[in-house]
Amino acid sequence: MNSVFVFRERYIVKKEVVERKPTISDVARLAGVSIATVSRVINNTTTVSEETKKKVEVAIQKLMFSPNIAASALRGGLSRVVGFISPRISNVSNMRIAAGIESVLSENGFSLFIVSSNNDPEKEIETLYSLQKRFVDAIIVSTSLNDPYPLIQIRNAGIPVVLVDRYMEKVNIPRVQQNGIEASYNITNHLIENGHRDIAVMNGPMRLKVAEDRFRGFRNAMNSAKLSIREDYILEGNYDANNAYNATMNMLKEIPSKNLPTAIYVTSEQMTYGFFRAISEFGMKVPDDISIVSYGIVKTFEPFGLIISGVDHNYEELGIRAANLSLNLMESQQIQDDSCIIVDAEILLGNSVKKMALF
Amino acid sequence: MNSVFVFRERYIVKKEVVERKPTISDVARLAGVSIATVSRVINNTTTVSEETKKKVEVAIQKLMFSPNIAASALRGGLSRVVGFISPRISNVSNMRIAAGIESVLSENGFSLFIVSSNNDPEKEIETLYSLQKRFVDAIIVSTSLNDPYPLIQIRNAGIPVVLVDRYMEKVNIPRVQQNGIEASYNITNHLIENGHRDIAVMNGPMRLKVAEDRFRGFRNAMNSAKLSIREDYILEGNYDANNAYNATMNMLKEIPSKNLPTAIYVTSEQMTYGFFRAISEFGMKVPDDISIVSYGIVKTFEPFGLIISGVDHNYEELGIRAANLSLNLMESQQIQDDSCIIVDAEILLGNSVKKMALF
DNA sequence: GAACATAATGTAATCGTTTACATTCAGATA
DNA sequence: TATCTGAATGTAAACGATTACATTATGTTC
Repeated sequence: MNSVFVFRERYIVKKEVVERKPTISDVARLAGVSIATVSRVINNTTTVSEETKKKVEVAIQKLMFSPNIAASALRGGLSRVVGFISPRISNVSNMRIAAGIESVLSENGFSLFIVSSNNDPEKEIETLYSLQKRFVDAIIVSTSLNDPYPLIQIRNAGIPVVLVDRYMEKVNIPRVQQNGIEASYNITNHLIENGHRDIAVMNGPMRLKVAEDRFRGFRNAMNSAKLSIREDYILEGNYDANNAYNATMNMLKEIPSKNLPTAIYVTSEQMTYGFFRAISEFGMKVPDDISIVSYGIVKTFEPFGLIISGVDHNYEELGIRAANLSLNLMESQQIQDDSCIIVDAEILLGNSVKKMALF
Repeated sequence: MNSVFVFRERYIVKKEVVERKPTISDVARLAGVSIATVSRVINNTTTVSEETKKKVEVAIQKLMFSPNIAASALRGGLSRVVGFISPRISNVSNMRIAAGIESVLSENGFSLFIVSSNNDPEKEIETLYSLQKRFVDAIIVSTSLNDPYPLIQIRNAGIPVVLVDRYMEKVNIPRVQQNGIEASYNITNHLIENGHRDIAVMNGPMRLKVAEDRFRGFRNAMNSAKLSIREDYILEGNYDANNAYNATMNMLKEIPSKNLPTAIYVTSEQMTYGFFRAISEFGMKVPDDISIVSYGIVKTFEPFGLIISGVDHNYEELGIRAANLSLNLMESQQIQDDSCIIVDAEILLGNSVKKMALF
C-alpha cells in the first residue's frame, strides 16, 4: 500500500494507513445515535440521557474526534480562539501581557491569536475586521486608535472586546489598566522627599492615555509639593530609545549646565536607555550629576552597580485579568460592560537617587 | 428603528440600519452572473472574460464583499493565515523573527497567527494540531521537538511546514537558519588573534542544534589554532540569565583566580547579562580582568563605555526568508522540499577584548 | 383509561463557499 | 454543411457542523 496524499482534502497519513479525519457522522454511526445527539453532547445544549451521553463520549474518544472548526463557525458556533492586538510584537512589555493572556486562555481550552497593529490606527482597524472574519470569540486589544467607533462596531457585532493597558475613556468598553497616575505620583514624590526641586520628566506620546496618566501623576506630585515645572524640563519622548536620546541631547545642549535639573522621571524603560546614552556622552554620572527614576525597571545596569529606582509594572497580571474578563463576557454572552480593573504597580527603590542637602 | 443585535448570526450594525453581511450570491445577483463565476473571479482559477470580470469586481467593490473564511475553509479553499510557533513569545529574538515574517505576509495579504510552545514539545505538538484545525495555510516553526514525526504528519496532511532558526537535520523539511558554526568560528578566532589561549565558553542547551552549532564553531576555531579546551572552561547555560549567573559563579568559586580563563565566548545575549552580573559581584572588570565576546549584541552596556564585540544575528532576515519560503511552497502546492537557507550574521567589534602580550 | 406534559431523540434545512460536470456558442476544420 | 474544438458560463452537489421542528417514549393527573 502506498501512502496516499491529497492536498485539498487534508487527509491524515498515519503509518502507511490513510484515514479521513472523523466527522460527527462517524461518531454518530459508531455510537448508534443521530448526529444531532452527538452535537448536543459536545456542546451540552439540551438534555441528553446519561446513558447515551456516555456512549457518545466513548465513540469520540475511540475515533479521536474533534469538531471541524470551519463548519462550526459557519453555522454559528464557537471557535475557541481569542485575538490579541498588540501595538508591537517585538516589544517585551506587550509580549509579557500576551504571555499572561495565554496562560489563562490555555487553561480554559482557548488559543491566543496574536497580531500586530504596528502602532498604526489604520492597520489596527484592518486587523480588527480581519479577526472578526476569522471568527475569533473575543478580542483583547492594547489600542492605538483615536476613535472608538471600530471597536464599538465589532462589539455590537457580537464579539466581546476588552481593552488592556492602553485604553480609552467614555466608551463603555471594559478595560484593564495600570494605576499609572498613582504610581507616577509616588515615584515623583520619592524624588521630592529626597530634596529634589528641579525635576525634569521624559514623556511618552501624549495622544495615549497611559502617557498622559504618567505625566498627570508627575504633575500632581509637583503641584502638591508646590513645585513648579519648567517648560524646558518637559521632554517629548515616544517610548523609544533613539527619540529619548535626541530629546535628552537637545536639553543638554540648550540649557546651561548650572540650570540643568537635578533629577528626572523617565516614563519608560526604552527611554531610560536612550536617556542614559545621552548623559553618558556628556560625561554625566547617575546619581552624582543627576538622579533618575523610571516607569518600568531597568535591570541591565545592575552589574555596573547602578540600581534604578522605579515603578515595577506587572504586565503579566494585566494580561491575566484581561483574559479572565474576556472569558466572563463570552460566558455571559454579555456585550455592554464598563468594568474597569486597575492593576497596581509596586515601587522598587535602588540607588539612582541622590539625597540632596536640605537648605 | 431600534438598532437590532443578534449574537449568533453576527450581524453588522451600522448607523441604526441593519444589514446582513453580503454573500457571494448578493454579488452574483448584482453583477448578473452566477455564483460560480464570482468565485472564479475571486480566486482566478479558470478563464473569465474581461468584461464579466470587470462587472463582478465592480459589484464586489460596491457591496464591500469579502468572502466568508469559514465557508471557504470548509470547502477547501485558502484561509490566508500562516501560523508561527515560537518557543517563547516574551523573548525578543523570537519576536524579531515574528516581525520579519509578518512584514512579508502582510504585503501578500496574509495574516500571521503567533502561538507559543513554551519550549515544551508536548505543547508544541498540541499547537501544531490546533493550527491545522484552524486551517492555517502554512506553519512556520522554531521547533522545540526532538522527534520530527508530528511535523512530517502535518506536512503530509497538506500544510507546508518551514523551520526557522531552530532546526532539525535529516528530515526533508525546508529550513532557514543562521550560520552559527561559521560566525562562532570567526568570533572565537577574534579572541585567538588577540593572543588569548585560555578561553571559556558558555553553551546553550545542547539538545538544540543552534546551541550545538555555536559550540562546534568555537571548538573548530580552537582546534585550528591547536589550542585545547579545558573541561572546566565549558559552562552549561540554558540561554537564560539566571542560569548563566549560576554557572559563572560556580566557575569563579571552583577555579583559583590565577587559573581563570582570560576570555570567554558567551553564546547568547541573555546569558551575557547573567555572566556580567556574576563577574561584577566578584569585582572583575571587562576587558581588564577578562575579555568577552558574545553571540548576539548587547547594547545596554554602551552608556558605561563598554561595547561588546560579538555576532550580530539578523533575526528579521530569518523571518523574512522563512515567510517567503512558505509563500513559495503554498503557491507551488509543493510539499516535499529540503531547501536550506542560511542567513549570514555580521561580526561587530567593540572594546570588550583585551590584546594580550605576545610571548 | 384518556389527556397531557415532559424528556429524549431524530429529521432535515441551513450556513457560504468551491468545483465537477453540463451547457452554450462562436469559430475552425474537413 | 456537418462536425469538432475550446472558451465562457451556469447548475447543483458537496464540505461538516448546529438547531428548529417533528416525533416517540414515559410518566402524571384527573
